[in-house]
Amino acid sequence: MPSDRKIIRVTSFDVAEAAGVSQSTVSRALAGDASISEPTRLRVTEAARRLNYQVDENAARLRRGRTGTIALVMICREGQDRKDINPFYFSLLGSICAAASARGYETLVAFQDKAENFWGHFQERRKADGMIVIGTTTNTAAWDYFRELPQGTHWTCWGSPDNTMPWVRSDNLSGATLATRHLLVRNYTRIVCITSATSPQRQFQERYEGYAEAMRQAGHEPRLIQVESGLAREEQGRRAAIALCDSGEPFDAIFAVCDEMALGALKELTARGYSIPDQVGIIGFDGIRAGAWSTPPLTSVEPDFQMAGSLLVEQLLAKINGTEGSGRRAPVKLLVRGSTRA
Amino acid sequence: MPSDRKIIRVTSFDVAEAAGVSQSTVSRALAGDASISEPTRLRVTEAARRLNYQVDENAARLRRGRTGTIALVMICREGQDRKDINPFYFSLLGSICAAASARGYETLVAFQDKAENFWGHFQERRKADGMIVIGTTTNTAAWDYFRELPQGTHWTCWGSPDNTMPWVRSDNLSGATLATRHLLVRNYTRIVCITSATSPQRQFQERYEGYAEAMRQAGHEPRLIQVESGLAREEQGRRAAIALCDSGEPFDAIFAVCDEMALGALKELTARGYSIPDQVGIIGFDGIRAGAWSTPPLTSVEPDFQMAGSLLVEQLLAKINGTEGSGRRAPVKLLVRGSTRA
DNA sequence: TTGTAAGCGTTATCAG
DNA sequence: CTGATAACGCTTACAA
Repeated sequence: MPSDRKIIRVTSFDVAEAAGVSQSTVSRALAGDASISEPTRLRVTEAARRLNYQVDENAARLRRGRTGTIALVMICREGQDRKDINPFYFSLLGSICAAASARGYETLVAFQDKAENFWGHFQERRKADGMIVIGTTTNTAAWDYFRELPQGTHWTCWGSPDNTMPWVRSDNLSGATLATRHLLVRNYTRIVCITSATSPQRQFQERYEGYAEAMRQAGHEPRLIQVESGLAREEQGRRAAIALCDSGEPFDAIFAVCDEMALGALKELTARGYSIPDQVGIIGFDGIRAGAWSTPPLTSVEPDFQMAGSLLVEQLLAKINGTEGSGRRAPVKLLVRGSTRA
Repeated sequence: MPSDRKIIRVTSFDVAEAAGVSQSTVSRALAGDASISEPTRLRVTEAARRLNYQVDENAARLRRGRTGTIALVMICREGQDRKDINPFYFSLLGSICAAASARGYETLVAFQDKAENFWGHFQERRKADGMIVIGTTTNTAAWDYFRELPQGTHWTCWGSPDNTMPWVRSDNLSGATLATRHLLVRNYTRIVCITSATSPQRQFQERYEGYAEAMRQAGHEPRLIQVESGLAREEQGRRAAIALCDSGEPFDAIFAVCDEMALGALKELTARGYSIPDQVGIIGFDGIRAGAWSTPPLTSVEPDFQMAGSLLVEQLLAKINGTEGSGRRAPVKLLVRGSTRA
């Protein structure tokens, strides 16, 4: 049953009249200005409550010049169905909204996938005070677009194809080291890394480097299978597994630089009769929820999503306020499930 | 390399000066007003382009009284990690943003999980022209909150615990019928439905009814396993499977009213050595992407997400404009994967 | 077809 | 501590 209150426009002038004060006093009282005496504030808040007054944000923003809003741009593959977006980015979206909200900001969300959609002028239009860009790095046209935004644009992004733009990332080095050592300790020694070395994804490179370093330290030669570009991540993983089997070279574990590749590989190997985790161990990266549903469930390296969201928002707000950002690396932890030996 | 353009505030007044016309002519020319002559329009647009002019949305909105924004509220379980939100809702979120964008609207996204967060006064604050509410029906406090919003609030929601609020839903009856007949045709006869009959989820009830009706039509008695409340969906599914096995009564197929329950049941049955789909067939509802990763991958009933998003946005805009909404049921289709016999 | 001028509902400055 | 009053940058009658 909807309440019997109705929506009627009430201005600060109405409240002023009701409380017997001036309109500017209402504004100050409601904004928590320290110069207002307690009795007046009480009268004002009471009147505001009674009249069901709410500030008109547009008027407030017009006057203030700030919006209290951040824009969140999700870059998709061109023409991609929204349900096929890597769930990792949805988790990130959720954490960003939460982090923004905790700091008193709203989040304007825009999905962009092709040139007609690319748009980053939220500040000029006074729709937002800054912008966070997340989503697939495979849409290079999109990243090229955002790279070229005018100076003074407050923004940051997750991942980032290169170091010319502001970024926040997972602690990929620690994560890859963690993953590789996890395998080594469990007596997997012929560990192959499935990655996209040609992709403009800096994070993947970092993960490979972490793996390679950990391998060398343990006296093993790193080995790499490159995925084909232009395909969905899971298909890339599946084909990499095929290539690996076809190569004839022995292997007993796979470190895939993202969960979707890992799941694709897992599926292929299972289909070929490999027993996971006994015969082959598999570990992914990103800790997506879907990893819990595979057989066996996927062991992975999971970033602290809440921290990731916070770091992005913190860094953006720092840019907006001209201060120093806090950190750029989201901590990671091992998420041990069933695709590696106990 | 960021462009050498900088962000500097340019007003319509500046453009007017540059184009040698009045400020109101600029506004009209840029808004596409028919009364402006082609030569003037050209001069104006050219000047605007050169000066990199962008309308201040706050000023425009203040004047117009409309925002061109819709609010999207995602209801979560209290304290729930954002990454544990049912991926179904994220897909829906994506489609809603797309549908809104296609109609010239922006989307303001808010995640709400507990009383301190509940907030639906986007219209009064002039932050949005209306609101779409999606997310878990298990958070009854949240739905109670939204049910009580003042009259004149433009809003609609997905699912909806009851019929007192405006809603858009899947075509649950067709979906359940489709699912049940799919099983029957494949010679599964002892089909059990796993559902939450006590939950305030109307959609689940409709799905059960569709199943029961299809069973009766085929001369079979419908059979129902109720899940325990208060748990995550997958755990509910798992426990329902346990209860089913413990009951001792024979069964050869399961129709779960949502994919996450289906996946939980699938996991449990596999662990107990049942062979899926030969011995037991399983079918879910919602077509979540994670269903592709289970072994075997989950057969499901998938709603047309794009349509779902469009219907929600259409209906909301209809309310805003005081016209009639188009439809309330998102069409569904069978998504045949591997958890039912070929 | 274009210009003039009146708001939209705030916040912030400046007196008192 | 509070009240006038001037912006904020646009859209839209109303006039010309």
